[in-house]
Amino acid sequence: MPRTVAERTDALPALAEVFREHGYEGASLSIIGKATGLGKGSLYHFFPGGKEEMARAVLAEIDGWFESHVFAPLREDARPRETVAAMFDAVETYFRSGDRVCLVGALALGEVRERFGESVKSYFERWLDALSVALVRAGWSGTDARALAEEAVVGIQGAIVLTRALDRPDLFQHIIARLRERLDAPSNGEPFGNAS
Amino acid sequence: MPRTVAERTDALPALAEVFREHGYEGASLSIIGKATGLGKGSLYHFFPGGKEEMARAVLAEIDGWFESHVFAPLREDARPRETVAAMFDAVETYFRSGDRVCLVGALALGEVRERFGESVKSYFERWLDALSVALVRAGWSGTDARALAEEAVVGIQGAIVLTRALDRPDLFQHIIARLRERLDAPSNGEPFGNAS
DNA sequence: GTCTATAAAGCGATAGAC
DNA sequence: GTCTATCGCTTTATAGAC
Repeated sequence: MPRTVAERTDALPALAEVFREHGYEGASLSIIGKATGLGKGSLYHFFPGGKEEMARAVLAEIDGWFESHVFAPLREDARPRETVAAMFDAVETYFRSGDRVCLVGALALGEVRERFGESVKSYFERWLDALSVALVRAGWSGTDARALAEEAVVGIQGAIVLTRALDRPDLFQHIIARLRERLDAPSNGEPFGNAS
Repeated sequence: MPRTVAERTDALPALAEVFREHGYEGASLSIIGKATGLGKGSLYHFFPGGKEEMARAVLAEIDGWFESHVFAPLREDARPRETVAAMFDAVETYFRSGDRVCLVGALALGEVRERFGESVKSYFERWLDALSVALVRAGWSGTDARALAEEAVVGIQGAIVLTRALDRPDLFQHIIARLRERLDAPSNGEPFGNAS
């Protein structure tokens, strides 16, 4: 851990954890200062826009990570089954089996929708679109691919809520495992009833 | 709307909406005062424990509503398919097609887990247990009933997150409709792969 | 039971020394 | 780039009049 933070990028991981743990309103500058090891002077040097700019920087970092590690491969890679499997791997690792909150999802539920609404919306839209593309490439119909993509992202977000509520990481892994099976291959039969 | 609030119960609906919209930390006493029409004097008269007591009262009210309108019927009513259908009806109405946040779920994600953790845990445990009981009574195996109950509650919570993120109430209704089908009857075939 | 006034603390943000 | 001191404001909570 560097005593001196050379770039604001270096502060983003700790910053992200603070926002995840305390939410936007609950993340006070004193908590942020302790978590990052930075005084207010340094914080405002790196983030002249204050807390809101810090949150936007964190959101952008999270978005960039998912874009390059998850969304882009789903959209562009020619091996859809591998990238879907890699998506679930990434989700299990990233959210630490539901122990770590999805900040984007938390902001969607939370207090400050209109402030970060556009970023939140774009994140989930691109996730759904990219996953749909991969599923179509894997052989699902467009309609089924959409429905399954929604089911997967909904399942992941819901699993985080329930896992934290019940404090049961095994539940998270169980739900992810079930989603893996269901998205695996269209040849296993029609997914369910009328996917209108 | 009564000018004078006779009991603290009368203030709970407005109070609940404030906590849902702003979260626990974001719900300031001035916002609460405006929403309830009560001054600080009255608020502390009804809730000597301050904001935390207000939130606990709201949680207890929500819990009581679900317990009597949803959980108890699922557990005790002899017509499981009807009570499961009624649960989905209640969910669609109560959460206003995903426009209204589940406060219990939001607290689970949010800032103050250790403060309300026990209430949150109990709420979701009783929901899962009650739904499992009804599904077993409807003919599902114990294992499948558990898995489907988890899937339903996870789906509902995830649907709220995604619906608010994308601002698409139709998505909420679509997901609920799919869950309805899947929980409807075991005679429609095995639910999916290995529900271990 | 409701009000106003007020206390004490914490908040986000700024300024200026170094 | 980091620090301390400080500003102005809002916060939760209390006190006391009515």
